[in-house]
Amino acid sequence: MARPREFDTTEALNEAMQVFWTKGFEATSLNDLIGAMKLSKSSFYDTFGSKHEVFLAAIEHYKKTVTAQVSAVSELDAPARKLIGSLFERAVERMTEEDGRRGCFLNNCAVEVALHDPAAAKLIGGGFAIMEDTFFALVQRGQAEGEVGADKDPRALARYLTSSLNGIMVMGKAGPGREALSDVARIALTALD
Amino acid sequence: MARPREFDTTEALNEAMQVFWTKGFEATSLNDLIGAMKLSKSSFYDTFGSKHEVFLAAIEHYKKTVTAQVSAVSELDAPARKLIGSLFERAVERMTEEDGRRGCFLNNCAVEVALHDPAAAKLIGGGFAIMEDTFFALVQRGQAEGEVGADKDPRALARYLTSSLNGIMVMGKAGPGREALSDVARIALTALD
DNA sequence: ACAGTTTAGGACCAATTGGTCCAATAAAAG
DNA sequence: CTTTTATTGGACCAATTGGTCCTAAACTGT
Repeated sequence: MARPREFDTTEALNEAMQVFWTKGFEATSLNDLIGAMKLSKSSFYDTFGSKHEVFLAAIEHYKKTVTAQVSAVSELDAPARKLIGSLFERAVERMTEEDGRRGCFLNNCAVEVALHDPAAAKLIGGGFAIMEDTFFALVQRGQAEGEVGADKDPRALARYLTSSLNGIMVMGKAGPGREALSDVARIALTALD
Repeated sequence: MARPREFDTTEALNEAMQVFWTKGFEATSLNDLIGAMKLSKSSFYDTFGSKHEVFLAAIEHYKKTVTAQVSAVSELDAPARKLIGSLFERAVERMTEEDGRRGCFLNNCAVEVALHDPAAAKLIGGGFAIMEDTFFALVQRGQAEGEVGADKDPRALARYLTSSLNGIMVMGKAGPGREALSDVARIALTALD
């Protein structure tokens, strides 16, 4: 029965991430995981050690994924301010799609486990830092381009944008209309003026 | 061994809420609950029916609690804008205290269960609506008092404030410095100008 | 003193939890 | 063709899960 497939560790990790993302850490069982990752229980423990280790690895994986996506966006040849706006727009849109209400994985993890899982908390903090740095770079570019108030503290603005984005995704969980979330995003962006 | 104590249902509910608040729904076990609520398993099921029902009741209880607290604040004899500011300040402060990092119970519930638990989602949505309405009233008062831009849409502002407060509490979970959260709060409030 | 009502304790339940271990098997390497 | 190396399914584990149920005991009203 053993058919040694060349199997992709990071693909399995991606699958694990998806499950954790939609169900949360506690609600995800071993069977959920090995089902999604398409490996046997034995291989699971051989390769990854424990549920918790996979969880941490999934967080890391998410960070890589999002970092790649976001840095792709932030290097687009468009005014930084517009890029920031489109990041918010996309968040609003995803939170109003039926299957997008999972929100942000980091976000979910922060809320569910950060308080009791120091190792995870550290990774999550790092993830937020990446978001913050991305916004920081965009804000500075925006200031250079004259579309973001030059008098503002870019670090503080970056923190603010990170927090605002998180806020939208949390609110979105309760399923308000797209209109409500759009209101929030629109006002949030006025802080850049 | 049974010593029929006149026991306070809402007090027990409060205790249950505390546990759910700090551990989350999934991570809270029956034993955790009956321990905190100080009643036996049999009484637990007699009185409350199931873990899930207690959970829903705990959310309701939280709404009542917070509604009371917040409406107390919002009826203080101070400029509305100042009251809004103090609500944010308090959130920042609590998220930087060691034992306050539980954040907002509604918030936590929204993230952990809203996607899979429609009954809870409804209650949570109602909770957010209460927050929104509170801010709505304060914003209108602020506009009447001339400290909040009269040109702004008060409903949109109320939504925005709700979302921002949530954002702060989620970010706070990862344990950034008080400074970072203060930055966020300060900038968030400039939307009122 | 007695009956009725609450409450508690704890036995019991099937299902599931995360986790270990091993024999079987299929591919790769020689 | 044989040995080595991966990988597997599944038996097995103790502990815990949410939940039911019955008996005993303590209080309350009469």
